[in-house]
Amino acid sequence: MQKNTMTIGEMCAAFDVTPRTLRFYEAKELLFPIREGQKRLFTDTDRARLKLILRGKRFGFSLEEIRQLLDMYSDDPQGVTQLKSVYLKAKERLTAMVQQRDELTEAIDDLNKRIDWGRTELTKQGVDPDA
Amino acid sequence: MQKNTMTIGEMCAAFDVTPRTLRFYEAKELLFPIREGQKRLFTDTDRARLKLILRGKRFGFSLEEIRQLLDMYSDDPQGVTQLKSVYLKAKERLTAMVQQRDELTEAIDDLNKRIDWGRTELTKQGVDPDA
DNA sequence: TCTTTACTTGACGTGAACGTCAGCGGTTGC
DNA sequence: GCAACCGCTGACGTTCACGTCAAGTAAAGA
Repeated sequence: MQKNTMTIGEMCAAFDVTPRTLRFYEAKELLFPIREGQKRLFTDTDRARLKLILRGKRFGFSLEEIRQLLDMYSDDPQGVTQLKSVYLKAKERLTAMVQQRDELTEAIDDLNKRIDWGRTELTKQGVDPDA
Repeated sequence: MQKNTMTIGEMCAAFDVTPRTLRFYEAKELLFPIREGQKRLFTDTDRARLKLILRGKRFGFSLEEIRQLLDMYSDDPQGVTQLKSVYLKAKERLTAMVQQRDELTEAIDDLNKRIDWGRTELTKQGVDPDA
């Protein structure tokens, strides 16, 4: 269960990113591909992390914030003290994310109202909203 | 009902942003403060827009995306054709936002699992997770 | 009147997140 | 044997979203 690695090209195809991006993430210590000679080989751990990275980006997190989040997902936190601090940070993050979701829900409701308004307005003007 | 304006300084205090930011948003046509001589006066419309701008930023939208979103919230869309295109774009945005919320929910669930794991792990090691 | 305070317009600087390009090294197919 | 790829390492360029600094204006207070 050590074998399932991918080249940088395969990674790019799979996740729709550029090589530059993956090398950049490695430089920022978000990914840790192993080396076969010079070449990078990305493990399934890297793939799991990349998935989380891309997800985090869609939520507006910076790469540095994402890096800290990834630490929470890593197993074997060095010692109990480390684990506890990660645990506490995770709880903070969680409440932030829940709040963000609530705000998003609010924004969705707002936009829905605007859409309803637009639809009735269009119908009033004798236009079919969904052509 | 034309009077409720604020200076740039008051705006900064109210929304916790810098003057530079507000001028930048004006340059990018996100805000349209009126002028009294040289000075900017921000209307309640500007305040409503700024609120949406800051909210959009928290969701990871670019200023350009936010500008388009703001157009949807503006009344008096120039003509029916304009209104309809705005209406359609709004519907697209809406589905995107709903999907984003779903992803966020998924991420929240994930993180929750990690937190549970951390708590049991800590308790196992004889540490009180919530000190 | 002088100073302080708030605001203005440029113009340049900055950090994040990459893009792009030059130059080099393996290996794979013909 | 060599061209076509794939990948590598710098190093510099670019866009976004502002920060920072200089120089000027306009009103308000001592």
